[in-house]
Amino acid sequence: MSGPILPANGPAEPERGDAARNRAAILVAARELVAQCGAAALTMDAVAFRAGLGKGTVFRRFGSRAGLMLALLDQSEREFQQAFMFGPPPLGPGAPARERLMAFGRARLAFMDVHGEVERARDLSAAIHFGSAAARLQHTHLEMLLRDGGVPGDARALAYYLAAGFDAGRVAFLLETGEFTHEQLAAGWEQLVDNVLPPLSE
Amino acid sequence: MSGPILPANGPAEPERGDAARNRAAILVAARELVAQCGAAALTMDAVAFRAGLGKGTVFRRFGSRAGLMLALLDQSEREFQQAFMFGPPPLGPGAPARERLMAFGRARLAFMDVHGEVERARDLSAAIHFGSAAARLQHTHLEMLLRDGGVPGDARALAYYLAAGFDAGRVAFLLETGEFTHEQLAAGWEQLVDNVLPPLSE
DNA sequence: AATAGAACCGGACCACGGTCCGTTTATTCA
DNA sequence: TGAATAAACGGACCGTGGTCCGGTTCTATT
Repeated sequence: MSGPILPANGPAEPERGDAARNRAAILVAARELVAQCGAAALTMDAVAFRAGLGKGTVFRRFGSRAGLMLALLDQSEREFQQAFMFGPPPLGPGAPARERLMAFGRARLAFMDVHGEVERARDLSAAIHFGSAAARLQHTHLEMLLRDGGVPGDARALAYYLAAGFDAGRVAFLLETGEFTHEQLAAGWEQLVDNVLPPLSE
Repeated sequence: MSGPILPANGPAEPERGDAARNRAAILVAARELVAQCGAAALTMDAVAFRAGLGKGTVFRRFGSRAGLMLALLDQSEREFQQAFMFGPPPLGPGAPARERLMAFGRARLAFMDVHGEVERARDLSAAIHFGSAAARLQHTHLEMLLRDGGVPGDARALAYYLAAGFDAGRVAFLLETGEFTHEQLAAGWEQLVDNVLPPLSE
C-alpha cells in the first residue's frame, strides 16, 4: 500500500545498460506489433523475434504478457493521470467535485475508446489488473472527489463501486453488442454521480 | 436478446443418450476435482481422464474451459436467481425496492464467498462472462428494482454501473489483499443504494 | 588491465487450452 | 433385424504463455 503515486515506465532500481536497451527494444517491438496486428493477436514469441531477442529475455523484463501490456499502457495512463490530477478543469482541480466526477467518467470512457484494446489484453492476473498503481490512483481520486462533494459515510467503499463501472472488458462488451452506446454510458455515469452526491445546497 | 429466463443446465435440443451420459460424467468429474484441488488448478485433461473420456469430448460438450465452469456454476446460480425472483422478502418480492436492493447486495456478496472461486475461474471470454444469462438476469433485476424505487432517468444504465461492482475477480482481490472486508463492501453497497434512490417520501 | 561475480541472455522445454479428423456408436427406418 | 445416417468419440497435434539453467556479458574493484 505504498510506492510512487505515478507508476514509472522503468523498474525501481536501475538496470544494467544492456538490460535497459533491451527493455526499450521490446517495448518498441511490441508497440509496432500492436499497431500492425492488434493487441489481442500479439504473441510473446513474435515480440521476442521482432526485438531480436530470446523469449526468456522478454519474460525476464516484463514478467508476463499482462505485465508487458501494462507497460505499454503505462505512458497513456500517465497522461490521463496528469490530466485529472493537474490538468485544467473540469477534469483537473479548480471545478466543484460534482463537475469533476462527471468529467472523469466521460474522460475515462473516451480513454477506453482509444486504449481499451490493450487494456483488455492484459487479462486475468488480478494482482496486476486491479492492483496496478493506475487503478489505485483512480480509486483514490474518486474517493477524494466523493468526500469533497460531501458524500456521507464510507467514501472509500463507494469509490470502489463507482470505479468498478470502468472495466475495459465490460465496457467493450456492451458497446460491441450494441447494448449500450458510448453516450448512454456517459450519461448514465453523470446521473449516477448526480444521485450519489447530496443535493446542492444553493 | 431472447431465450429462456433461467439458463438450463442442459443443451437446448436433446442429445443422444451417450452424449447426455458423458455430459453428466464430465460434470461429476469436474466437481470432484474442484472440491479436491480448487477451481484454479482444474485442467481439461484431468477432467477428461477422470471422466474416462477423451479431451475432445469434453470440449465438444462444453466448448471451452470457461463453458465448463459456467455449467458448474449454473446450478448454484439458479438457486440464487430463484431466491431473488421468487423467494421470501426482503430478497424476493414483497418488500420495498430499497430493501430488496440492499438485500441483493448482501446476498450476492455471500454468494461470491462460496462460489467465487469457480466464478473467477471462467476467465476472459467476455461473451461468456458478461453475456451469460445469469448476468443479464441480474442486470434486468437491478434495473427493475431501481425503476421500482423511483429512480429518475435511465435505470438501465444505472443498473449497469451497480452490477459492475459484483465482479468476482475484483471482489476477491480486495478481500484477499485486506483492502476491504466483506462487511465494508456490504455496507458500502447499502449506502450506494441509499444514495442512488430518491429519498423516501413518508 | 585483469579478475571476480553478479546480472543477463537465449532457446530448449513444459503444461495447458483448443482443434481436427478418422473411427466408433447410437438411432431411425425399412 | 439389418442397413443407412448422423452424431459422438478419442487422442494425436498445434500454438502460446511461462520456466529453467548453462553460457555469456557487463560492471566494480584492485
